[in-house]
Amino acid sequence: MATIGDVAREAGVSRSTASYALSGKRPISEEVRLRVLAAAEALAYTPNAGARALATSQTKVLGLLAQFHEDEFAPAMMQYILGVTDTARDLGYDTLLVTEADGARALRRITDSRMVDGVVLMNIAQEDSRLPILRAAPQPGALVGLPGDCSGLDVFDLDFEEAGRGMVDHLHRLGHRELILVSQPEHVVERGGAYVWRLRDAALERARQLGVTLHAVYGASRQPAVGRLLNALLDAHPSATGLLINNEAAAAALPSVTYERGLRVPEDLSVIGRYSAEFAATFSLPYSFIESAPDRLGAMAVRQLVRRVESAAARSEPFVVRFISPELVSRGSTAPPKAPPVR
Amino acid sequence: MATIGDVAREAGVSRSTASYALSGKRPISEEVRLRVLAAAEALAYTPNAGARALATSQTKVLGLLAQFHEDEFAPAMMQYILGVTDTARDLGYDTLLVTEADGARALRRITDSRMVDGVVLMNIAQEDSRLPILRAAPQPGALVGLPGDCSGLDVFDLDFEEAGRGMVDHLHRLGHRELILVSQPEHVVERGGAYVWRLRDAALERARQLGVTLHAVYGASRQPAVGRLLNALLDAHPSATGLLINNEAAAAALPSVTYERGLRVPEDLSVIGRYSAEFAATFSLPYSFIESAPDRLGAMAVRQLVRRVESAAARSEPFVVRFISPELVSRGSTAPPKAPPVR
DNA sequence: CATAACTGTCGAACCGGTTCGACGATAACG
DNA sequence: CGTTATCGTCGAACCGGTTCGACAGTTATG
Repeated sequence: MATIGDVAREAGVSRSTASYALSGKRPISEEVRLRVLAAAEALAYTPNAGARALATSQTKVLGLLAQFHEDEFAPAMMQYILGVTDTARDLGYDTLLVTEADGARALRRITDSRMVDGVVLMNIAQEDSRLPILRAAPQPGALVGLPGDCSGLDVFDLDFEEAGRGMVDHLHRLGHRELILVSQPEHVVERGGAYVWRLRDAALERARQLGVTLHAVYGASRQPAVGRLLNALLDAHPSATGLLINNEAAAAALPSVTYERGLRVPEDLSVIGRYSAEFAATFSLPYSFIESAPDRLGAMAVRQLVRRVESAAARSEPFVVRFISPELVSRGSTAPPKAPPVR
Repeated sequence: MATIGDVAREAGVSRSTASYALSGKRPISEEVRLRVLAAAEALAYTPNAGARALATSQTKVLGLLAQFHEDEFAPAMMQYILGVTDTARDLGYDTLLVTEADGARALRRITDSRMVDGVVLMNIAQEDSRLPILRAAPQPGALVGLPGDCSGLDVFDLDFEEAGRGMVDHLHRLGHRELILVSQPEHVVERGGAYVWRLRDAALERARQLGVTLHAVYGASRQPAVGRLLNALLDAHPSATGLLINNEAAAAALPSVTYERGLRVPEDLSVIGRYSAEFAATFSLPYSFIESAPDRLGAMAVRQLVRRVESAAARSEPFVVRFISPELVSRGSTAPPKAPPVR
């Protein structure tokens, strides 16, 4: 494999001249520049990444820490990952994907060893053991997901509070007065998945303000448990006219449940979900939903991260916490309730 | 950040001694060894990955090239990726995930620059433009998927021929004499997805041998097209008693189709799929299926790759093409056909 | 016309590890 | 007791880039 020394020799110049000719960081005569370029081309020269990293302290690699929990919906993760890898590549970076269970140790490994120029963290927990390590690391970091303490980091997330309020508002405007909210399973919450209660608490608060009854429950993550749960809920609250779903598995299971019960959507039951457009397409879900835009979030995180990586000025800017406003994608699964709410 | 020079100074020894004390590659007195270890601990020393890579020509990183096509089923990919990243980590390697559309260029970039010690390729096409590059690369490579030309590479895949034969045999034994096979969409084939016709041609051949009628058709990749297609097929072949599905989207769509048509499985229709257990669980599919074991394939590829990376002897061993034998996971979705086949 | 500024190139140092050869001290050997 | 291994350590070189300072030659400036 050719080194820059080989290129220099082939072009009849010194190593430093070859380097400058290739990088353009100093003026080099047109004639020499072309000779060096030709030599590099002829020898199929590619700089050695390790050597360059050593000399420049830049690896052009970003770390991506993702965690996979058995009980969470793995396919959804793919969208986030693609948002990150594709955007990173556009900006000239490769992506080191780390899925180790012990995220804190993995983070320490890749930052201390200088394998990466920056890190994106996903599956953020309320109290996330990786955050102190990331704050202390020499590389900048960005989070996809909102932790309890955002200090010292750039944070990107869907505005789950607004999503919760939006769902309730929407159905209230149509005349609904009794709703059910199915959240993620309880262990997601126990693990620190704050987005679950952020949406739920905001929805409950808004419902209270509007005088709407809202039954908020934890869901399950798998069939057949989640199907049974949905049936039990509809049995338990026969007068509820609207269903809010912040749980992928429940959304995927709902069509068969309504079908079996002979419920028509939206005539008998209005439904709003919260998931990604990709997810909706994959499962061909017929419900209006609040788009969680995983690819956009991943892309935003990477762009901000790269800004900080590449500019000392950007590195000293104040940290941002940026929420994507929820957008309701209408699929016609909501309508005024059949029986006017006289209660 | 502490370097090995800092550790050496702190321990009062030379840099080389510190290096030997940490690596154990030369005998070092117990006393000095402990001093060095203590110094390293105190300074939170972690070797610089770039410097180590430069000195040893080993990065302890594997490349993983995956391609995402709009019309393929993205969630399934996640399983392969996890199989690779988890196994790599167990063996001491991190994973560089590359999802670039131009896979050949990406492959050249990461191999020429020596960012990785080896490469795993996924989504292998019959004529795959990445293969010549991988063969010429200085790093070893492993494929998950069978290309037209396997020379010079280790290849791992499900035995799709055997899977096709197994499906036909199974239903033939139960007494079925007319079957339908739904494959992936035609453009997957056009793109070089050989596994589609490997399964189909083997199934057709076996059906011919057994005197079974087999209607083999391309499927669609999305709803509602795939649902319409299933309905059209069942309309067109009312006497068919068994359905073989080599198409994730079709498998996911089938329950609602049978439900709407009032078909009972297996009483009115026997069904066998080909997908992963994880997929079956996610969509809670009630069908017997041939397990495609993506995580196992990813793990096998990585293990072989690492063997070649780490041992010169292994590097000169002959290349392997290894097929996982299909395993039928029974979910009770097949039974003898209702009307005995008198035709 | 002397001086300053600029242009284009080179040599040397550096990034942070690993590894080879040498060397003094100690132990084993005949 | 002299010779040879062995042990433990050090200095130096190397991996393959980048970058700083110097310098010769040319052009602009006062």
